[in-house]
Amino acid sequence: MATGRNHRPATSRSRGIPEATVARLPLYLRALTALSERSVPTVSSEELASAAGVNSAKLRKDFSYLGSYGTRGVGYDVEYLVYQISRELGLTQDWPVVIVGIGNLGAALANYGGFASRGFRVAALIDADPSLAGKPVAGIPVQHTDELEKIISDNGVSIGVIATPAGAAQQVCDRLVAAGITSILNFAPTVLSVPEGVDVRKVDLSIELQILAFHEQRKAGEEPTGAASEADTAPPAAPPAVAVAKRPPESGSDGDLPAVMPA
Amino acid sequence: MATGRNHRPATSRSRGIPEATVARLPLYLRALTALSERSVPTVSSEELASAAGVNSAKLRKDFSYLGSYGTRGVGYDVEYLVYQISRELGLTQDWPVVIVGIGNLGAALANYGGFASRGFRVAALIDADPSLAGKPVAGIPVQHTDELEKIISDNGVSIGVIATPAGAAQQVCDRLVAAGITSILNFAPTVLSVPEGVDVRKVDLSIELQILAFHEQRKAGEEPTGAASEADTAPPAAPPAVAVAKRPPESGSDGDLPAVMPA
DNA sequence: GTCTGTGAAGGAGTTCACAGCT
DNA sequence: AGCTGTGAACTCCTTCACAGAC
Repeated sequence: MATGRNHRPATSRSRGIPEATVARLPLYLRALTALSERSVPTVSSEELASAAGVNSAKLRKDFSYLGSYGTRGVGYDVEYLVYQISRELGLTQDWPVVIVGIGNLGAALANYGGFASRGFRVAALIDADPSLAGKPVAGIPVQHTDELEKIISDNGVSIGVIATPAGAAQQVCDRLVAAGITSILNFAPTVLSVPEGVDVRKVDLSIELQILAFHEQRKAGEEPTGAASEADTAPPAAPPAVAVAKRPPESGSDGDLPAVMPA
Repeated sequence: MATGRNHRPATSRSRGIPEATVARLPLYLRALTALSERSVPTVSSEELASAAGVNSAKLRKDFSYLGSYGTRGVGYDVEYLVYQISRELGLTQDWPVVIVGIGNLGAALANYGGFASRGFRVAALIDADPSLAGKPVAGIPVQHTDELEKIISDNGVSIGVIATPAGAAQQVCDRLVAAGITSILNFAPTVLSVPEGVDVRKVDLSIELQILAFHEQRKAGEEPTGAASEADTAPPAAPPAVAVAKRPPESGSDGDLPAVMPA
């Protein structure tokens, strides 16, 4: 999963919904929406689970945290569940969102159909490049960073998306938070530090690939050759302390940006 | 985290590295690379942990799975750790990657600097739109979907990135798998079904926002007003079975695409 | 004295398996 | 008979706290 976690330690006594369950609700919602469009009236936990890519026990347990909206011997009413999950996720209200950093990625996000169809509305696009100002992207004119605070308070925005290069992210984050934003979706490959009470979720494209590479590597070393590479079994058990790096230290600047700032 | 999990049930007896640890290795690697560029020779678990956004106990435990490369009383040698983690993740080798679907998102991915700086190399960009064929994106000419199988086998590609609209994703996935791809990073909002042995990781933009909205909603209903909205406390405890949806069923097609296919 | 490495305790999430309702 | 709802077992992950190496 492409996700950085960052949330209250779940210590609060609240008899709330487990994080893992919350993270799956959007999956269920998507599957249910598809069923709804096909006018399917009810689903069993088995059917819905397979459409959402989970197993049915998990799904039933998840729904039990929401209050158990099914009927034994029958299944779940599709429309009713769509409503309940939407409400639980807060999607029955309108969430204005600002996107900061309108490079390729920012533009992709602005064009993303999945936002509008849920409760999200792109309230503004913001970029530091003055030459972008006024240009429409996905039908919305880009505004300059100078306007950031005004845009946020005028529109009552509480969710911000950061799609800037890594170097600008913390600074943008600070301004968003100061302006009143309390939830941030961060696409820049940086760890953002935020005050208590602000939620950050992270999507990091290269991390996901690295995780895939890890598993891919394992596959390669499994069946085919008996000749395991030196890396496969146990690491050089001796803790070498002052050891030297065996590899050219990957010099050259990292250039670790998500998409591009307009050149 | 924006991540769909999908991996072998971890039942295999292997004394392997826990998934949760693998998912953090890229974070450590990023922080270490930054230290390396500043020529910092060693770090303590505390310092590195805070740079990576985790706590130090977790970090030490994680490293203990790799074989404990630190020195008590001192810390970790930065260069050496960079090497060990890179090796563990399989980044000391070259991973050719194809990106299918060159809309805004595909273009953003092609331009993404974080790939090249790790072991990844964009071997080809593929799109179904003939009018895109030959046009360079991020310096790489887009090729037509017809070439997909040939590209993959010619370049020995084992990792594919799907950035097409949802409707095309499963079909593209099937072709990728048939052509020999064994790891897929999926940006399309669909559950892909793949045969045993193929890894899929999912990044879903709208899911992340929905999770934020959930928490945002909670915040709103916490301190400020004592007047809790009807949604806040317990759900309508009665399991209404045949209940009617209380909300207009969000009609209108979902339009659930990630970025755009070239119009 | 400092900081790592790691057993042991604790907590979160998943799966099992069956009781209970329709 | 069929399918949900859920305690209980189990597995995975995190945190604690301190022994051990420098």
